[in-house]
Amino acid sequence: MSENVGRWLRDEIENSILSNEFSPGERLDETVLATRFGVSRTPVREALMQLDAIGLIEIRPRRGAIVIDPGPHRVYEMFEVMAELEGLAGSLAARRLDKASREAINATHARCEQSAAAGDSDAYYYDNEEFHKAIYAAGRSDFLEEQCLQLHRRLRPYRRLQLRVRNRLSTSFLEHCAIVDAIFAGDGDEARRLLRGHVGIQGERFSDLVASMAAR
Amino acid sequence: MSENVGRWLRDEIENSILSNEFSPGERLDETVLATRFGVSRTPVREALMQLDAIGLIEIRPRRGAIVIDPGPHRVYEMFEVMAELEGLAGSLAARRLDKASREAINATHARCEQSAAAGDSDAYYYDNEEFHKAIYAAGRSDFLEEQCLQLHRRLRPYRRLQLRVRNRLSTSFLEHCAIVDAIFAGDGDEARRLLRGHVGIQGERFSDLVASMAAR
DNA sequence: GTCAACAATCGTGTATACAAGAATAGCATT
DNA sequence: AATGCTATTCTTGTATACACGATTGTTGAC
Repeated sequence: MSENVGRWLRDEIENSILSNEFSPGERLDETVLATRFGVSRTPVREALMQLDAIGLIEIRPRRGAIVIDPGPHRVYEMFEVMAELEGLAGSLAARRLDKASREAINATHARCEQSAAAGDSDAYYYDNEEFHKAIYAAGRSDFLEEQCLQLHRRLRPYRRLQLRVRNRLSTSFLEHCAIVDAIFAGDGDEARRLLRGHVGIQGERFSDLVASMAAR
Repeated sequence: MSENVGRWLRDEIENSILSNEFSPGERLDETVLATRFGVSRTPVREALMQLDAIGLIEIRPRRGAIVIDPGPHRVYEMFEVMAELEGLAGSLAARRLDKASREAINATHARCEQSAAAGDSDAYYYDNEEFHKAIYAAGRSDFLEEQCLQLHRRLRPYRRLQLRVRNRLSTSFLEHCAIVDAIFAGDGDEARRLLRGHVGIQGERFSDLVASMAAR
């Protein structure tokens, strides 16, 4: 448990939303949550205010909080922004790469290779996350890294769904290879271009997303 | 006043921070704020939680809330991300431009021209804001628009300082012209490139920023 | 005179109480 | 039977009370 109940509840409820335990559109009753977690309504309300500020739920005055349903189109838009931010991170990483970042990227990249070779989609899911985080960090921009991490977190469930698509695993890893090459070569523009393509959802990948979202 | 005191307080305190009424590093005492606004501590706390989630203040458990001091380097990073997001908005606008957006951009652009010609830096400050907002809207991506507006809001005070720099007004307007041309010509890549340059803080503009921040 | 330990005070964190608006169900009227 | 009005209930919004940790000031020892 975190140092105060409010933050703990925020993380707890956030995870419940991201793991689809609370479905989009569902109403979050303060009293129910309070008894469920064995606390009073006060910290529950504080957690909800924060989630509202982040954009995970919507608090309609006097009418309670509901989990926001992004819908395929908005998720697409979020991936579009994510692609742009990751592209920037990649281009910065290419320019500013130092030894530690280079090793971190190499290490996570190697782990991705293993998971991809093994066809282990769950393992790849985690390793892929670490790989991308290594690139955020290599960009050496604290603000950008924070923005990337936050958006990455919100997109986590959809990312997971995407990996289930046929061949996506090996395709993804091949793209990683090219990205690593560009960054290590110091080619910021190429790294940016490749990352935009890697993260964004173009063409048939959008219908894959819609299908997987509908399947839940 | 908004529909509930918490939101009203959030906006009120947010404005006070952005207008530098509460200086960076300053401690925000819940009781003081409560008496100052004539309410109890409960809505004050809720407002503070939201501001913490947005990133304007930091709440250290059991040790109160302080206004975050971005510092020149972090402000630079924020402009860097802003430039990237605006670049995306511009490229989308170039591709998706419709009649209404075109007219909105033209109208705000014309107002910028007048303020720039008059050398009225305060008027230009407002018109410039509307111009950029018109581009966000023209991109037709709700999520991107929200992100742009949020970051734009946080950077507002620094943007204002920047306009005070010699010749910045006319330079800025000339850049606007090129941006409008690129968007109207449907050249997304060029619009992106120009907006990145227009918004980002390269070269001597960084030292201008540092100087103006120190001058406060 | 400086530093450390202890006590008092102050401020935050949580719970509970109360007020007020929104949803709902029941009754009456058409 | 359907619709509209009213009363009740339920939930949110705000205030207040209480508990606990942090900060600070004072006193004593070296």
